[in-house]
Amino acid sequence: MVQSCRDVFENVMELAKRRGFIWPTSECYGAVAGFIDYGPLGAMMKRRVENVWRDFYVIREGYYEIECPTIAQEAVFIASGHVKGFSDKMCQCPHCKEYLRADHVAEGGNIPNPSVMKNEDLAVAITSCKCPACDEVLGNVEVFNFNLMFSTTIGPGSQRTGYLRPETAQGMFVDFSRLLRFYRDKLPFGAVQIGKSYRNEISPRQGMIRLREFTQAEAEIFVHPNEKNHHPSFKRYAGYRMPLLTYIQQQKCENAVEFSMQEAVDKGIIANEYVAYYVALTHELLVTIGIKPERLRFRQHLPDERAHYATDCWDAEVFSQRFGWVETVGIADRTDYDLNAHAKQSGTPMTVFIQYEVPKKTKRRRIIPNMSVLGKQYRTKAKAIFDALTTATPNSEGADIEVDGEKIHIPANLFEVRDEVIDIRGEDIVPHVIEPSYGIDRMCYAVLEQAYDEDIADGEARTVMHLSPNVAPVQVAVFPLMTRDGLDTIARTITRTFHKKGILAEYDDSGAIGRRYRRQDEIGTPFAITVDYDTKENNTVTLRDRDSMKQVRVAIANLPETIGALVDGSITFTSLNP
RNA sequence: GCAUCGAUGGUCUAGUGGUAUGACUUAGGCCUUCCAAGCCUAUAGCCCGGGUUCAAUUCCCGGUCGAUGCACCA
Repeated sequence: MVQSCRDVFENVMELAKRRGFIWPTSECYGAVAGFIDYGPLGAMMKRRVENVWRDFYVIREGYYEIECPTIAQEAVFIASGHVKGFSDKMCQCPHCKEYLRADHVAEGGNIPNPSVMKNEDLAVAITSCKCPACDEVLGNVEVFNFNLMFSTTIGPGSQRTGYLRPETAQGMFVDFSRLLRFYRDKLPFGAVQIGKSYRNEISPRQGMIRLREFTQAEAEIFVHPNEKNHHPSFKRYAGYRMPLLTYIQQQKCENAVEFSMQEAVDKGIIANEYVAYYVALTHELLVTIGIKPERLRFRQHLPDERAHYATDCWDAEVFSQRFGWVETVGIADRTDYDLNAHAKQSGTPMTVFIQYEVPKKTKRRRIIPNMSVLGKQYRTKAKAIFDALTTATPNSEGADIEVDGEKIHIPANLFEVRDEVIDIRGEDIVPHVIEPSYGIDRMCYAVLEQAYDEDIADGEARTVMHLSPNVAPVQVAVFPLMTRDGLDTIARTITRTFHKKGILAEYDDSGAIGRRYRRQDEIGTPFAITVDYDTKENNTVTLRDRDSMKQVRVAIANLPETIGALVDGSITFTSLNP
């Protein structure tokens, strides 16, 4: 491997820009920080990454995809906590004009609990604090909330406040009742969503890593709280091993230790089977799209680092040569936080009725007042007396109750005490939610950075993207060795055959054959087919492997099947005996 | 958001108070029987706004974007 004196980030972003993977947005007007455009190859690659994700979550796990609006009404985010909790208390230093976190300033001035103070009180409290930037005493400042959500109005006349969603997750929560019906009232079930989310970052940096508009792929898996240690398919990953960096190791500054998922759950390192299952699934998914296992680790959130809703959270972090360990996937146990919050805010119960295997017999005492007598006797008080009686503890004489501070004796003949045994057939429970949340853009960046390589081919430097065939934008290139003697016609026919099979093949007859190979190497096309003079003799072509640059002859008739199998990974190039 | 530095064809770059160098790429042609060969031709550029000046890509100011540091990053 030849190391350039330039940073991999610069090399890969230059290539991405030049070849149409990633562009600065609306460049003709000047780009805007925090937004990017995916060019033709980038959009195709991103779609393929999303489709690998769908293979895992939708097809294999059976969690159907839904699609909700990117704008939602204010109530949704009041319930989710984002209106209140997704903002920072800020102020501006009147001397140096620096924007400061007001609560941080207060902490520096030893003011207790600044985060729970009202803005006005906090403003008063920090008047005597010094600006950490210019060291002047702040004096009178205004404390305001900077909310990371983009806000807008719905309809004319600004009647309703709307927000661009800061995560796709809330869609699955607000649709909970519909989803529950769809899955025929049974736990566990899951729903997923791939889509745009928006956060008005104060200072987005680092290219594709921190965007103001980004694509998330999130799964919300609803599970019985007592069943979190019984994932139905846990066996699949029980023996799956990977390095885990627990919060305890982080506190001791120790390195990650390898565990199997079974061990991790047994030893209480990962909270439950569900979280462990998706930690392992995520590992497999990321490796499938081309992340090298040695540049992948799972890090547990520190207790004070977790979001307001999570009890346990593991981040899949991918190592970037430029940015270090980058959080790419978060797998959180959100408990019943979200469903409770939406149930409370909306007034719609978000529970599942769980039937007992055997109905529970329960003794119950019911007090049935004789209202035909009590009603006439107490008139307007009758309703309150009825309510009080049902919870009273009567004796043989009758019941003593209290209504509006007045003690009333109800004789025993005015009500009936009925002791009965009833069947309790089940209970309403609020499911817990396991949430794997993927940052698609970060995955795409990691894939690009790790694929980038410069090697030496036949004494010449070669730039090659070692993209995994399942995410490479163009799957196969087709070249005629010469643009004559009918070779080009054969090559075009082969290209069309691929297209009919849904394989993205690119025909190219421009320039020397070597140049054409290199062009495809640079955009990560894994395979190239060349039609040569032997083709006319025996109907075979050469199939060239991008990484090894080796070739093997394949019959034209077998091409779509062979390429299809190579792309989906069911065979390898080496198995063709090059 | 503050500070420092930067911005020249698609990419990388030279250079300048009088409209710009070279390479690669791309397109067309010649040649060529498997890894960026050669030859001819063509296309294409001084980030945006204001100021100073006869004249600004160049100097000054402001902005945008990018890199770095600080702050921020549920």
